[in-house]
Amino acid sequence: MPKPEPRLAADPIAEAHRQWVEHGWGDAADGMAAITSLMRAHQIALSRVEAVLRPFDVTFARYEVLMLLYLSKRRSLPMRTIGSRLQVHQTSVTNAVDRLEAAGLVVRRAHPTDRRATLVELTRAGLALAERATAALNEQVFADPGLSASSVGTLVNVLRRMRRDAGDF
Amino acid sequence: MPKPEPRLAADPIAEAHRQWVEHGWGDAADGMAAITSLMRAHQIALSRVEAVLRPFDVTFARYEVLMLLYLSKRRSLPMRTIGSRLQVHQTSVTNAVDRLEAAGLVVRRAHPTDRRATLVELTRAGLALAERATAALNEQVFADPGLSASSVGTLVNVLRRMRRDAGDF
DNA sequence: TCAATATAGTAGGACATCCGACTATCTGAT
DNA sequence: ATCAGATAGTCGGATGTCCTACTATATTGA
Repeated sequence: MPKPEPRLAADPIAEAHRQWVEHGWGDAADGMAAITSLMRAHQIALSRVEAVLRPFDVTFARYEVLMLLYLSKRRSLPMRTIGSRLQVHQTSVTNAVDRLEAAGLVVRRAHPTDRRATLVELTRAGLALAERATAALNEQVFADPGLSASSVGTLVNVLRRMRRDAGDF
Repeated sequence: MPKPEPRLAADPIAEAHRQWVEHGWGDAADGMAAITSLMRAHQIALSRVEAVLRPFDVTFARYEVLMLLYLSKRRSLPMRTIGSRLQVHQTSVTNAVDRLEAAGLVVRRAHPTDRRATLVELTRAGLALAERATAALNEQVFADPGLSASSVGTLVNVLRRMRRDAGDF
């Protein structure tokens, strides 16, 4: 006799929402579900992206740095600018650039006019890797992000306001 | 004369989308924007949540474990179940429970019938903290998650399908 | 009954993120 | 011109997540 298919539990977030209401927290239940959904969706998306990037020996954090440089006019930016654009702490930039530099994908250069600052410049290898990794990501994740085309648009619109309210732009 | 307000840059994700199209990656631009928006929105939400939880000396990861126990019938669950419900790796559960136990919020107990398994049980202190932290989160974050009520619903619906496709339920 | 396989947890390591502290350098106000 | 305050980066530490072992215990099938 075949083992009975393991019955998948109900949507855990819907379940949590129900419990929130039961506990008298109904006015916060929707918000809890929204935030929790965001956390889980992020985890899913990050996992897919990291899987595609793994063969290139870069993480998404480092890929983002590479692309920021790739898309910049001079293929070079100050550390500080990288942190601001990516909305991460300076020390995270230091960490990412350390690893990218060790892999030969970027180099640190002196800033011509501000001796406090450090410019990060994409190397030829970094440029090549940025292009190949982007091709892979575009094909394997971004072209089909796991949402319908209309949902993609809706999601971006909803989150744009959240980002604006948080001061991103 | 007041220092001129620092001109906020344009939406960085819209900017990235434009560059994607320029580089001939138009078919992946929307997906890139969606995934990137998700990453940033997660960062914003997590930051707000952690700020509220900090006074309670728990992180969101540990709070989730506490609430899972709090909402369970016996206020106790096997480690493995916690990992499955929260969709995180076993070792992450070990880590969170280690810290919760050190703080006196949970205790590990022997499983009555399976000697491989360990039950995690909420202590009285853990229960009290779960309630106080939830009250704070409900009031300060979930009741006003930074989105309109309709956006909240839309977001949850869009992400539900993404989670279902990923095999969450 | 017993060996092969599966499952529960833990240990150690790699990464990423944030925070606070510290150095070097730049800017602006007196 | 100087000195106080702001800014750029780095360092060390705490935390979370995942991965790969490795141990102990259950389950299953011959």
